[in-house]
Amino acid sequence: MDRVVTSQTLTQAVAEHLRTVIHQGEVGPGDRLPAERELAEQLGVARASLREAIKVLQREGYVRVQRGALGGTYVTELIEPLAKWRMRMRTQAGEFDDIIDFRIALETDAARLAAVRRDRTDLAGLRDSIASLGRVSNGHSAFRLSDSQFHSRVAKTARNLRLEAAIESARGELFVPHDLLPYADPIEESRRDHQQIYETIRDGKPEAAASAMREHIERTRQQLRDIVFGSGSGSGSELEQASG
Amino acid sequence: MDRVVTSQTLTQAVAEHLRTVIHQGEVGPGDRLPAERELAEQLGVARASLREAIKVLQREGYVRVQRGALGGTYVTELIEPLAKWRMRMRTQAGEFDDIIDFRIALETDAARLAAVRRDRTDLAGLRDSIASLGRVSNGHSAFRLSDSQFHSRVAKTARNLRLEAAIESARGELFVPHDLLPYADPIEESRRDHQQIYETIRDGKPEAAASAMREHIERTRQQLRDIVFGSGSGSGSELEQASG
DNA sequence: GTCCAAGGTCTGAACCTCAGACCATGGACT
DNA sequence: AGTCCATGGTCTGAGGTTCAGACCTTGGAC
Repeated sequence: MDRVVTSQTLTQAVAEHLRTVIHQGEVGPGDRLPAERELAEQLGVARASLREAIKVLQREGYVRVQRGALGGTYVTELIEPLAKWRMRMRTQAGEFDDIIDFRIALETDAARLAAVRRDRTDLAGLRDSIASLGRVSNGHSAFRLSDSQFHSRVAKTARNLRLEAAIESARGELFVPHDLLPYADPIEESRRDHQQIYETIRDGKPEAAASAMREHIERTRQQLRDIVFGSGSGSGSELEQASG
Repeated sequence: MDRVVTSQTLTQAVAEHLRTVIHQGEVGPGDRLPAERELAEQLGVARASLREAIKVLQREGYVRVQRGALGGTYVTELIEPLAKWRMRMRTQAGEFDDIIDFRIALETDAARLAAVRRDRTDLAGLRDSIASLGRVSNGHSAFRLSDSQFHSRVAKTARNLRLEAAIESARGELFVPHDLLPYADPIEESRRDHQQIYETIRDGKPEAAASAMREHIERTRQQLRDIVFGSGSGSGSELEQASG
């Protein structure tokens, strides 16, 4: 009988959804979102509401809108949003570890459940995600997409809707273009981790799967920590400039 | 780029909040909620919005509203809501285990973190909750309140806002008046479990704390399963009648 | 120069949310 | 019996949100 209750406008919900889609790499810099009329229908909202959400993302520097024949809503290079995200992680004490620890709680248990509940189809899907991660030779957003897909599939294999939704949401709060990863070969490292998680799930070893997932996310924590708190930006000085 | 986005009206959010408050036993049958004007201010919403939410709860059988000198919003005996909840758990396949498994994921990890991050104040709070659980001799909603409080405190001790919020929300989805617990002495059993969890946290043993919490929730799963799926209702036939 | 898909703008209706005024009820107190 | 008054019940006007749908404008492709 003490807390304050709030709600969210549709516009805010849509903006958040699109932000998550971008953070998770389902669409990346240069990509064009579906036309407004079409996207509005896909999301099940009125065009007006979607447009409001797009204006929000525009102000935040996530997208750029163009009229005319090649018109559409294009994802930017994300320099400004990344700078702001990094600033927020650096400033708000504990925010960064809060998110990572939350992910560990959710995803280790998802891996544990997945090792018990997986079927042939799940395993095939996981193999697919690992394979497509291996195929990504260019340092583009395809890496984040593959990475994201693997984690989503583990979540789905756990057969728990709440867990799946929470994992999706927590992953959407993180946001790091692969280009900034400081390691020599984070893709290969990630691929090895995923392979190991896959094997423990395939072999039906819940505790091993949980451990593997925990170690994987801890490694991610280290990589992200370097990006967020490290002095070097890893990709030049653009980070500090945040052109609008 | 495929899912559907929705939002929630303030009224729905407030109704959900109040439902959670009742489910967790913070207020129980016979209790009176604060006056509308006061509660609206506490929650930070207009009286009109709160009133709408109250109407929803009234229709669902959670509360009964009275005018006049002893007027106010009173929590009912919850017979109808309990019957509906039980029906939902029985009908929607997996819903029940979905919630419990989700709680396990969240709370075992909360216990694990708590064992590392606890300080003197946390430990005192946990001892308090256990003690007040022991003092509850009557079979009233005070049991659920004490129980709820212990779990909340473990969550707080984990020092993770997202984890805490998720645990709160998951616990709010469960809902069982203590009167229906089929065991001879569920309070004593719960007290022992809590005591053990407390000791592992106090001793700084993360893995032991996680195990203890997992076992505790698994025991809860069994008790609730009996109530939800058992043929006997444990407290007479009222369950099946759900007077509106 | 025409075409036309895509963004930009506008309208009217329905609903949500708010602050605040005012009405109706019914035990408690005198 | 009569008054008091906290509490729920009702109403209003303003402002914001959301919707469907019509219509305008832009600018490469052809």
